[in-house]
Parts: sequence; C-alpha cells; structure tokens
Amino acid sequence: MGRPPCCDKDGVKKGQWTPEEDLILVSYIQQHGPGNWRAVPTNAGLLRCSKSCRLRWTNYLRPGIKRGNFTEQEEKMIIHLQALLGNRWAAIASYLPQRTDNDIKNHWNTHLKKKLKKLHGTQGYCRDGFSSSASSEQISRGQWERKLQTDINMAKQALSDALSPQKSSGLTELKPSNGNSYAKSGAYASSAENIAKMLKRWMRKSPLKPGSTQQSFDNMFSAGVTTESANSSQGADDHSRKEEEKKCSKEMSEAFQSLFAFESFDSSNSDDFSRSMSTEASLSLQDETKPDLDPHAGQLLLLEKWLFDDAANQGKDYQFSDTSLDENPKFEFLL
DNA sequence: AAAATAGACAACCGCGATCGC
DNA sequence: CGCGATCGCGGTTGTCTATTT
Repeated sequence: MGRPPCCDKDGVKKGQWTPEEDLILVSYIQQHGPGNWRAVPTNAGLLRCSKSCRLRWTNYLRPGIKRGNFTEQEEKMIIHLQALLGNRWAAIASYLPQRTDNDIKNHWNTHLKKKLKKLHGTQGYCRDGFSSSASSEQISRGQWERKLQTDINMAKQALSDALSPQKSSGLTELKPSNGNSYAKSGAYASSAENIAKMLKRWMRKSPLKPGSTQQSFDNMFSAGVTTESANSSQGADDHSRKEEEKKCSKEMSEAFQSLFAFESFDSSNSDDFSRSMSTEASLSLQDETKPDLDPHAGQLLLLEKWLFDDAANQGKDYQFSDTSLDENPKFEFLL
C-alpha cells in the first residue's frame, strides 16, 4: 500500500531526454533558478515528472559538472570516503566538486568495485584498495591511519589543484537567493557544454534533417535561451576552444552553432558555482553526520575538519561563495 | 557480417526526511 | 501535533555502445 509513483500518470514521458527537452529545462531554470520542481514541468511545458526534471538537472545539465575520466586521485578519494562513509554517495560527492552522486555511484559500481575485487584477489584486500599487500585485519590501526592520512594528503592536493582560483576566470558569482541572477550568470555555459556533448551523441544516433532541427532550435532559443550569456566576457582560450569545437561539429546546423556561441567550453569556469554547490552539500553532510550513529565518526570528523580547515586557511584565495564558514554558526567549532 | 555478450551509464523507483499548512 | 506534499538519496533497471565469437 505504498504511495503511488509520482510519474505514474498518462502523458508523462519517460526514458532518454531529448536535446529539445534539455534546452527547455535549461531555459526555464535560467530564468527562474532551480527549485520548486513540482512546478517546473507545468510551467516549462515539459511532459516529464518533477523528479525526472530535478534528476536531469542535477546529474547532467547543472553547470560545473565534470563527467567521466576520473583521475586516480579522485578514485582514491572515492575509495577512502566510501570506506569512511559507506554508500552515502551524496556525502561523498560533496567532497568531490564537479562530480555528481550518480556519477560517483556508477563509477564505483562499474569500475572501482571491480578494481578492489581484483586487488583483493591478487594482493589481499586493503581498505584503500590500492597499495597494501596485507589484509586489513593484519594492519594495525595506527599503520592504516597513517596510510590513510598520506593518501588523503594526496587527494587533498588534487582537490586543491582542482579548485585552484587560477583555473577560474570571469564567472559571475551565483547568488541562489536571487533567482534573476541566474539569467545573467555565465554558469549556464557549462550546461550548454553538457547539452552540446549530448547533442553530438544524439546526432550520431538519430541524424536530424537540418531544416527541422533549425526550426526546432530557433523556436527553443526564441523561447528563452537568449544569447546574452554568449556575449558575456570570455577569454581568448575560450575562443580558440570554441573554434575547435566548431570544427568538430560542421555537420550541425546553424542552430547548433548558436548554442556553441552561447557556451564557453571551459567547465573550469564554473569553479565558483562548484564551490558554492559543494559548500551546500558539505552543510548537508554536516547535518547528517551523527556521531552516535556513525562508527567512523572520529575519522569522519577528522576528514571534515581537514577539508574545512583547508578552506579556512586558504580563505584569501579560496572563498566559498554565498555561504561562508565563519558566517555559519554551525561551523564555529571548526574555526 | 551478424549475433551474442559484456560494459557503461542514464534514468527510474521506492522510501525516508523535511517542510508547510 | 498530524497530515499531505515535496524533496533528496540510494538501489536498481533499462538502454545503448563496444567487443567478442
């Protein structure tokens, strides 16, 4: 006698999203900002359920998302965090900016689990899955913690590099509290990047007639995806990258090219957004960290403290947008 | 070249948590 | 305080692509 599925209605579309749907969704969120998902399908004119819209946005269209190509540092970090937190993918994702919980979960299930299993078979399973030939039972707690600390330092360095302010440029800071600011933010550039990638894939699968595509995308853009963002300041690097992308996309229609002009092709520009997102996620993680429930609470707190201390130490260069630690009483104990 | 199989990943589903009335 | 609506998370499934036979 469970609750009936929210998407169990007639006329609600399921399955793969089309580029048109993506553009409608991005366009809508560009104007109104994310949130109030219940109203999104109706207001945006999408034949999807609210859940599907939210999922599509958070896992695929959201700016600042990096997909695929996990680095070894990221993998190590995921393995460490999985050992500490278990299958709490959202919490793990909060420590990996630009990665979504779904992406991490998929990567874990398809790659890392096998990797660990393989290592388990050849050298004996170790909690970090990478470097020990002894079983975890044989390693003393002290040894394991030292090893954990070493690897965490490596992952920390990688994270620090990834978040380096030098890599971000020209992205206006998002202020989620002000919905209209979304419309002016360059953050949508990487949404379009994601869409563009998906469009290429989609074109491979089902080549469209240029005419119909043109019309369809013209309608889309006139409906709300303005070129305003495209006109925002972009660096020379972005320009050259755009050119390169255009070369690879000759077969695409003019409408596609206007989409390319709309975006920056530099996902690192979304670092500010990623930071704000990861901060939010960290806040939620802080909320859900319940020492009385979590057997690894000590390690978890250590890890969190490491992360937040680092952020605090880099305060000058590395400022969380929107929600700063020192403004939040929840983090007093960490500062 | 075609069929079968495996791998990868996007999306769905169900449940618990949270929010607002 | 109770209840319904909504959101967010994790597990699972479905589909597409690549590889092997």
